[in-house]
Amino acid sequence: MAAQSGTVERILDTAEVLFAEKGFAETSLRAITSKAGVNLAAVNYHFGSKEALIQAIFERFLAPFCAELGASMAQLAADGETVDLERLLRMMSRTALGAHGSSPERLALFFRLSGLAYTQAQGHLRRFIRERYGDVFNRFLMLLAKAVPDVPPLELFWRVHFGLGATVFAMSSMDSLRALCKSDFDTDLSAADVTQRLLPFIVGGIRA
Amino acid sequence: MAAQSGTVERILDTAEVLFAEKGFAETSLRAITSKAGVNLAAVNYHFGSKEALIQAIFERFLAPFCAELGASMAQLAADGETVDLERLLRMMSRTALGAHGSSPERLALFFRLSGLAYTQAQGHLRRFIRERYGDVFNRFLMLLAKAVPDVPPLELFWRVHFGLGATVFAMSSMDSLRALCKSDFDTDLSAADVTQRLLPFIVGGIRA
DNA sequence: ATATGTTTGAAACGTTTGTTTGTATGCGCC
DNA sequence: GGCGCATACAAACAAACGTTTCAAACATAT
Repeated sequence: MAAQSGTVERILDTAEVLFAEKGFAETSLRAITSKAGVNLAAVNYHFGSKEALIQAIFERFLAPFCAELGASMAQLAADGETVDLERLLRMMSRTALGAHGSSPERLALFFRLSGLAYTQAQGHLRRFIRERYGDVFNRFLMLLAKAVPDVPPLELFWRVHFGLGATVFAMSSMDSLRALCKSDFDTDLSAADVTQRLLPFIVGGIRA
Repeated sequence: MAAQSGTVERILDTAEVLFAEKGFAETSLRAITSKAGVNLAAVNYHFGSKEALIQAIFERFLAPFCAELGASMAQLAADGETVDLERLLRMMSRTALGAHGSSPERLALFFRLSGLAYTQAQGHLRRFIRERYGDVFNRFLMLLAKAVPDVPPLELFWRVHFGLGATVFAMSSMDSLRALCKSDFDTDLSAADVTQRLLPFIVGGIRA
């Protein structure tokens, strides 16, 4: 098995960028393999199908992230601290960022893929993610409910998803928004800057 | 011209539903035309191409909406009232809803299409919308800036887009979220209910 | 060195895609 | 009636798609 010159990783690296740029259906296996410098058949050989390749990309993102998130939450529970909303969201943000080399660009790429997965059909992906990582997210939601006891659970449910939407959307169209921001305000914001501005918005929205 | 039994409208009606359900690339012209009960060639005959069909769908949504929004803003300017943030957003919401038979479901469908247009490639669509309706939206943004003078313009820019993201996302995945809400809380919310909950979130987020 | 199992390579598979073509049909007008 | 025009239709088009095939190349272990 050892011999492989990184074909699998090259496919994953290339595919996640192309998918994020053009969408899943719009990106052909031929575009991926030719840019990655591997044979066309390699995708079906190593992953089985295009669908499975997409799932593999999400798994590579989610596995380390959920592991770290679970650890962070366990530590938080052990400390027995009072859970503050802002601190909780900041922990989530830090964990998400830290799970992949602290690159805001890569985090934005992942959110863009998530946005694609949600808006595009990709029913298989939603099922895949829910089955695989639903528990960790539910645990985080419970922690969140404790942080804002004055917001009724039903209301919180929707506000969390509103906040998630704001995040996904902002990250998805990060590049065009930053370009727009530069042309309208002559201000060049980094991806990290945007993330920092996003947090107060969500906190304000959830607290209402 | 009279003879036509609504071929163009039947194509538009069918296409917007199918596109919203499965995405643009995932929906074939054959699926559209066969479900609409028209000939395959009718799309290329009446619209010129699949791309042009997509643009026509957005135009049918945006044209009456922007017209009404422009009128509402003109009236607001004529009244010379103090512009309140919540009232401004409510006006936008009411206008959007009223522009198409007051059907929250149809509004949700439009937002879902918008979400697709943003996340999916569809660069041509973004350019098309901006060129055609950019002015109206910019005027609305200026009104918004007057409503929250204590939020600096740059900050407002981002918060507006965060709010837009929350809206697009919530509307896009309205159906799945409502199903989730029902299974988790035994509560059956209507699309109008969700919209009502969305507004305070955005107001809270923009005010921070 | 030979055998074994894994990975690559080029080519072809059968489908499906958007689009085009040529013809038929229905209508108003001279 | 006959002409002209807009629409509808079935059929075909070339291109692109995901996937499969099978032989060649490779590494490893005996």
